Amino acid sequence: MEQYRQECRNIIINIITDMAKEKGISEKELSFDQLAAENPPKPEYGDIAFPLFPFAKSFKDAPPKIAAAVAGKLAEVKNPLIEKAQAAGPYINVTLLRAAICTSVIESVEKEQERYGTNNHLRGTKIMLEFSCPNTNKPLHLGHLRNDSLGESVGKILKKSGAEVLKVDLINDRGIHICKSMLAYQKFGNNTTPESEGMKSDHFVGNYYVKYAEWEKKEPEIIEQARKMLIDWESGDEQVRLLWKTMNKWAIDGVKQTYEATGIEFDKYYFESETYELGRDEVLKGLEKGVFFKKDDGSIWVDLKAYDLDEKVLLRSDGTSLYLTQDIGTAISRSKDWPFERMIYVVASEQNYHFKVLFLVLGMLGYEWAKNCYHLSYGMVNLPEGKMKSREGTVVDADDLLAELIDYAVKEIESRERDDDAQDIKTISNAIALGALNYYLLSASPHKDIIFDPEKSISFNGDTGPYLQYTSARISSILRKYEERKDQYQNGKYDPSLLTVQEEWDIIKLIAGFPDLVAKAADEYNPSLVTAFLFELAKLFAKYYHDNPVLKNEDQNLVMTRIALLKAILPVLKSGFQLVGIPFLERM
RNA sequence: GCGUCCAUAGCUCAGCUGGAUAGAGCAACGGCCUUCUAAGCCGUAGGUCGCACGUUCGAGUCGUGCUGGACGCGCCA
Repeated sequence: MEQYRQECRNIIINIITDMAKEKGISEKELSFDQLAAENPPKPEYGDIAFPLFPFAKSFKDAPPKIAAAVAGKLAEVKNPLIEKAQAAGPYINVTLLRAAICTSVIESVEKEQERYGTNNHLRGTKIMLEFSCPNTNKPLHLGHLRNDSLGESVGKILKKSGAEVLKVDLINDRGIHICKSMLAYQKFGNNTTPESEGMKSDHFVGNYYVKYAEWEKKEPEIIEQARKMLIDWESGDEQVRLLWKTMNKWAIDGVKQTYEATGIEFDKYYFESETYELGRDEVLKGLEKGVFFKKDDGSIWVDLKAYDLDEKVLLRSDGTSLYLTQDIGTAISRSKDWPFERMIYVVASEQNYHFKVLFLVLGMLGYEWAKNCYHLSYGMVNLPEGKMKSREGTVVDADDLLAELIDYAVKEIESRERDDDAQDIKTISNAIALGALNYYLLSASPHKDIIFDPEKSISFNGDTGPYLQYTSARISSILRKYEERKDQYQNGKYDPSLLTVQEEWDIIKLIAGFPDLVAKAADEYNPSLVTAFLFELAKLFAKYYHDNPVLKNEDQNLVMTRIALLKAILPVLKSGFQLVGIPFLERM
């Protein structure tokens, strides 16, 4: 679509330039950079609108008069794109010639199929993308689901825009919080295992973290035991390491099961237990170079007052690492492993300050690429009752939520009594649950806080993933019926001049803009542009096919033409679905 | 106290580089299944775009101030 806009815009620029010459106005006075190509508010106005306010000054004339003059000249221009151009007040509205554009759009989708939307916006750019980053002391919760959903989707959008993407996860497998669940297991575990208890392994570990919290409430002094365990861990105590390995494996295995269930994949895993020492070395090097400074108690600090921030500790007085220390190490080892042109961290907004500091520190250590690091900050996920609080047990567990969604989908399917169409209830309800979840989590702008209402997310009416799946299943159904009765239409021929319904044209224009939209979503790291696009396309189609039969037409040419349109819509939906994690369903 | 972000219909959210009467979905009310899946379609109602100034021919959109909210400012992660 953008190409058509640009072409029309150039024609108008030429006309205005000529008009200015006649009036002896110099070209410098014309503010073409302000000439916008917009969408008219109503379809009857045409397809592209140009407000002419910016030229009022140089022409010393009213915008409506200028518009009328330009429209007059535009009418004389012969262009295969333009059907007509009219002045409406201060605007020039251009109506495009439909048939050629329809054919061109339909042909490019036919050629590219589900690859449609692929663009060269970021061609060849190496982008490392970090997301999820679970702790190994408890299972994933709703907050992780937003993170995972966003990371996975942004990765796909970047790839579709030509980038080379490496998705990495950082397993937070080290620290005092890990020792807490280990301690509780030592005390209460009785050598049970996830297998012996028949429990998903990360939930099993999580239970001991909860048990620890209860325990500490009664006996606050046990925190000392946890601290000692961390020291033992750092010094490599065999027993502690063994228990750590065992429980880590349980936690990670369980998390990976959730990844698989939700369609999350990584190219590479990093473990904090393997990178935190490198961070410490880097900080010490920085100290030698005089970038950082040491306080009397031996702790090492960075002074960020020059950047309007405060001082920040990088290494404890006892020499042990902090969160920031490990992130420094991780970042550096990554740039060595896979030299990237961009590094994106998908992490909640509560860590905005952390990343500001991290990038500054990396820059101070002399790493040029620090300026190419970006914190994709996303808002908190709250519940209708308020904030999720682990202490109050209001944290929504990821696996539980998914199970709840699937359960609801099963009930919905059964209540419809359409088991002929929806044979495999399990697969379909799984797909619906995932579609509902991903669509809900991605349809808000990333940086905004969202309220996750479990009740609403599993409602399948309106602006939801299941609605999109339903619409695409309907298209599939029509195409299936067409294939079955193909013989009846063998005399029909595709004829773009038959695409006269407004919705048909709106659909074509929408589809034409999809590659640009994907590129923009890649620029903004914003999947909600894609979800909004999909909803608009699905809604347009739903309205269209409700009023306009595809197969039930006397005119076989019309049937063939509309089938061609449907064959262009479906791959675009599928393509968009892939980008935002909505499973496509042939039937539902 | 300081910093970052947010504020649009009863609720959840869109609103592209400022441009023609501010848009969806849900909830409410009223229609539409002998017709390609009613998880659908159509219609009605609902808004001083938090408040006040300012910039501009033009502000939901940009700037300043204020109010309200979220998050952060740990030798936690």
